[in-house]
Formats: sequence, structure tokens, C-alpha cells
Amino acid sequence: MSQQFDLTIGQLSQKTGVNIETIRYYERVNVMPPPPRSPGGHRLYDQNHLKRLTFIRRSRELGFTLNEIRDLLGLVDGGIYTCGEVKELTDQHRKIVRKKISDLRRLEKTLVKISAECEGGATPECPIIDALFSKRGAFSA
Amino acid sequence: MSQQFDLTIGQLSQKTGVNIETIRYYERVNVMPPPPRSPGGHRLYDQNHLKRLTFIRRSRELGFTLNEIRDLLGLVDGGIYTCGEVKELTDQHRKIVRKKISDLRRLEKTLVKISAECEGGATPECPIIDALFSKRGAFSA
DNA sequence: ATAGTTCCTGTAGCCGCTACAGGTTCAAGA
DNA sequence: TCTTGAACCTGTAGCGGCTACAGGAACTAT
Repeated sequence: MSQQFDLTIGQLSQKTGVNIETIRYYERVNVMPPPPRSPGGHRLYDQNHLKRLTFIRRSRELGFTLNEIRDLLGLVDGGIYTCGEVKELTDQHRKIVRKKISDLRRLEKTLVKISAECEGGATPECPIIDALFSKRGAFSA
Repeated sequence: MSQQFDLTIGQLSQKTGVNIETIRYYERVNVMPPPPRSPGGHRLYDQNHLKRLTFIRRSRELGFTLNEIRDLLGLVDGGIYTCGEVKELTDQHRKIVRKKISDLRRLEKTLVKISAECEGGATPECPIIDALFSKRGAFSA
């Protein structure tokens, strides 16, 4: 009940939006299983591969690392995952995302501030440069 | 008027908080100039190096890539930068940061949503997994 | 003089791809 | 059936921004 439809790597790539080279890379680093081959050695994928790769792509879009994805897939592959385990991974990841956001927000504030001090004129005395080099004074001064 | 105080790479590292290996890396990729050496070949830094490395560290903290930093330093080194040029680089960078933030916020929303659907119980039917694999149905089913 | 620390170069690894080169296999048309 | 040309194959190297060795030389303090 599995490989009614065979897909070439190119077709799989199109359906998932994942680059061909990336698909082969996923196989190399063991997030995608090695598929059966045609007599001539071409990879032949089925619906399960399609689902799995879709899973991987979405997870990547959500910012999960390949390691995290391996964990998730490990749970699923083992068939022994509990909802709690998966939720924990997700929430862990959410924490990282929140931290990234807050870091970036602080960063943007700083950029706005130093940018605002700058009139953008033609003078070589630039408050941005000054701010980046120590408290006061430019490098080549 | 330049090298009143000589610093070893270790001292420079301590003062700036930049890893020794990273300092040497910066030299290799031409963001730090090759410093003079002691008779035995040890690198000897002066106040200018200290300022420059501080500049680089801050810029990195603000998320500038080494290429952007090279641009900034190029302006400064050339002595021909205008405030407008620098402001433009900064604002460009700010745009990228804003985009990253908004991407991450959308991402977090999604994570919250799929996490909320999950009760975190012990059942193997997990809405998160379901959501990640296509619209419905798990991989190994 | 000697021990112990710091420094040196060079190389390889991390992540997540991407981009070749140089060859083989496949599908469709003549 | 033969031929073209697209799609595939493997293997290797590169990207950015570091980090981590190994194996040795140079400093500094006693």
C-alpha cells in the first residue's frame, strides 16, 4: 500500500519546493531515508517520502534545526511519541524564537537611535561611526 | 603617536571580549590588518587595533555581517566617508532586521497556535505532528 | 635553567545548504 | 531502432563566521 506512484527526485522537488541538491543532502545526513532506485540508479520516491519531505520543509520554515527535526521524526518513526513529548519540543523551540525576537527588537532600537542622531549630511564627522568606535573619537583620528 | 602600549593577542582578546582564534580569523579575512610582530613572531597590537576590533565587535553585535563591516571600515579607512553613506548602510541593515523580526513574529504565532491545539497528553495522536505532516494524517500511518 | 603559560601555523569541523564537474540514464521524437 | 537532450548520478568544494584541535616555538617568572 505504499508506492503506487513513483516520483523522480525532480518531481519530488517540484511538489515540495525543496531543491534537488537539498533532497540529496537530507539523505546524506539521515533525515530522509535512502529511497529505492531504478535499474539505472535513479532515486524513486513514493507518497511516504513526499509526506516526510513536506514535514521537513514545514519544520524548517518554522525554524526547527535539522537536529530538532531528527528528534521529531525519531519520535514519529519509533511510533512511540506522545503528544507531550512533541509539545515540549515545540515549546522549547518557541522559547528560542521569542528570545531571538526580543534580541532583534533591542537591536533595532539601537539602530534607530544611532541612525536618528545622524543627519545624513556630507560631513565626515558621523555619529554612527563615532558610536561604533568606543565612546568618543574615530579610529583614524 | 601610535603604539605606546603593545598588547599581545591574549590581552587584546581580554580587553575586547573577542576570542583569540576569532581575532586571527579576522586578520585572515582582511577585516583586521596584520599587526607588527615581536622578534619571535608574536603579534603586537596597539591602541588603533584595539579601537578597530571594538568597532568590529559592536558592529557584529548589531548584526552587521563581516561584509557590511568591511564596507563601513572601507569608508573610514579611505577617510572619504560621508555621514550619508554610513547612514544608508545602517538603514539598509535596519530594514533587514525589521524583516527578520516580522518573520519571527509570524512564526511564533504559528507555533503558539499549533501548540495550543495540543493538550500535551500521552496519546500518540498529536495535532502538532498532524499539522506538520500535510493537512491530515501521519507519515507512518 | 627550567617550568609553565602563551603564542604560532595549519588544518579540519560545525550548520544547512549550494554549485560545480564529469559522467550515466532516461523519455520522446524521427 | 537510433538519437538527441533533459534529467539524473557521484563526489568534491565553497559559503559565512567562527571554533577546535595538533604539534611546535617563544615568551615570563622563578
